[in-house]
Amino acid sequence: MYALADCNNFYASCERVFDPSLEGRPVLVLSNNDGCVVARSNEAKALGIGMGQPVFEIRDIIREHAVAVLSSNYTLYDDMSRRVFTTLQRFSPELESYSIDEAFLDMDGFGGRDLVAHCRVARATVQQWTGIPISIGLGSTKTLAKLANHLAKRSAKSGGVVMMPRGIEGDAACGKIDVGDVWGIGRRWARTLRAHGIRTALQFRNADERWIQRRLNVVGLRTMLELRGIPCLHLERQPPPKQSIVRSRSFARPVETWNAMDEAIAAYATRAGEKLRMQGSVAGVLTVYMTTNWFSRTDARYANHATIEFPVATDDTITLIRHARSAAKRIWKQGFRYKKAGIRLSGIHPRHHAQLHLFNDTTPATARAMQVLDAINRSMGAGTLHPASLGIDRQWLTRRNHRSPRYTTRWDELPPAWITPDRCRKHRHSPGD
DNA sequence: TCTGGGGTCCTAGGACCC
DNA sequence: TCTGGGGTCCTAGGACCC
Repeated sequence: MYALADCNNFYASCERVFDPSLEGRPVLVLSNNDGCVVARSNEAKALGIGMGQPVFEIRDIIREHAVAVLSSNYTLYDDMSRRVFTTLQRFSPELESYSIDEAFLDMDGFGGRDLVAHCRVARATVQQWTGIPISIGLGSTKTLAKLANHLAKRSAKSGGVVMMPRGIEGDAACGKIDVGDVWGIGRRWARTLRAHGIRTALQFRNADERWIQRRLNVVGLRTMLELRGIPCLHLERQPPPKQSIVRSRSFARPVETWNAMDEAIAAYATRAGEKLRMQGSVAGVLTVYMTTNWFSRTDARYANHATIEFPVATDDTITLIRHARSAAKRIWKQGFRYKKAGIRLSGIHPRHHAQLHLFNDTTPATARAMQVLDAINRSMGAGTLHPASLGIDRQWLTRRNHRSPRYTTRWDELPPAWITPDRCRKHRHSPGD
């Protein structure tokens, strides 16, 4: 048996935990650059605001309904996510963190215990300890747990926990679920299925196996088998190391000079290097890309990418920057207004399996420097120490006009109102606080 | 004026091998 | 007229997820 625990409106809920004035109000959290909606409270959903909708399209709604608008604050969300999962692990230690706001739990080995009751306690505990509301679905496969979670979110009387029913009751439930709401069935496949009369989860589950594999693929087939209660997907306690690492950003303002682009590329290479070292890997291939604004009707369009294969796989930031720069130089064309750029690292493998070069004459002389760099940035905050090539001016920097403080990780960012005498007195003598 | 970021897996087709 | 059989590896593109 699997449980899927899913945080309700996660980013919006995180913001509410630390700013109770957001309670009961429509709340939006925006993408990087404050461009699109990436999270909505229930009140915001009720206003008809769509997921991914550009903010400029809903300016009027925001004004009329006094919608609270926040930039995304991933430092806060990551930390809240960690708290939620840590709490959940008290209720089943076998946990897979599937995304920032979802976790699968293995619910086997609970004997005759009432799992629904157990999950209700889990839900209440997460709410009380972290302030985050969650829903939990239970099913004999991951896909069924997902489906049960879908039901839990929509049923008021479920108390936020639903076990996928079996038999006739299960059929009835599946018959009411749109095939496009099944985990693993996206827009395109849903359209294909509907065109052939398969509109509900029940119809999909009962479809012909060979037909499904032919029209979708084995992934679609697995989804179908999972709906039948045949497990094809298993719990991944340890996330496998990333096979590719991407760092990219849209620019707050168009980038028109090589200097600004160069700084941006160096910054992405730096961040990608950190990610790489964090998982103990080295990368052998680096791709740089840049593009003008695709939405613009007036700007001339240009998009290009360049790939470099390193003689020796590396995790050294300075080396990554050097390669990224030379790749960027190959595709840079003066005269365009660039909107976005990024880099991707691939050819990734564990540092200790790294293939040496036959004529390699470089030694990892900077490995120790990277360790120190990472340690300083970990303890004193990201970006405390960085290569000078990232620049000081940072005109290309992302727009983030409505970001809340990093309440749980950066004391120095808190507004004065937070640091009340009462609070200070309470915490002054508590060790480990 | 204004439109996110970061991933995975599968398949088809081409190039190549004997 | 008529031209085999069995593989691997790589890449681009398309699907999916949050």
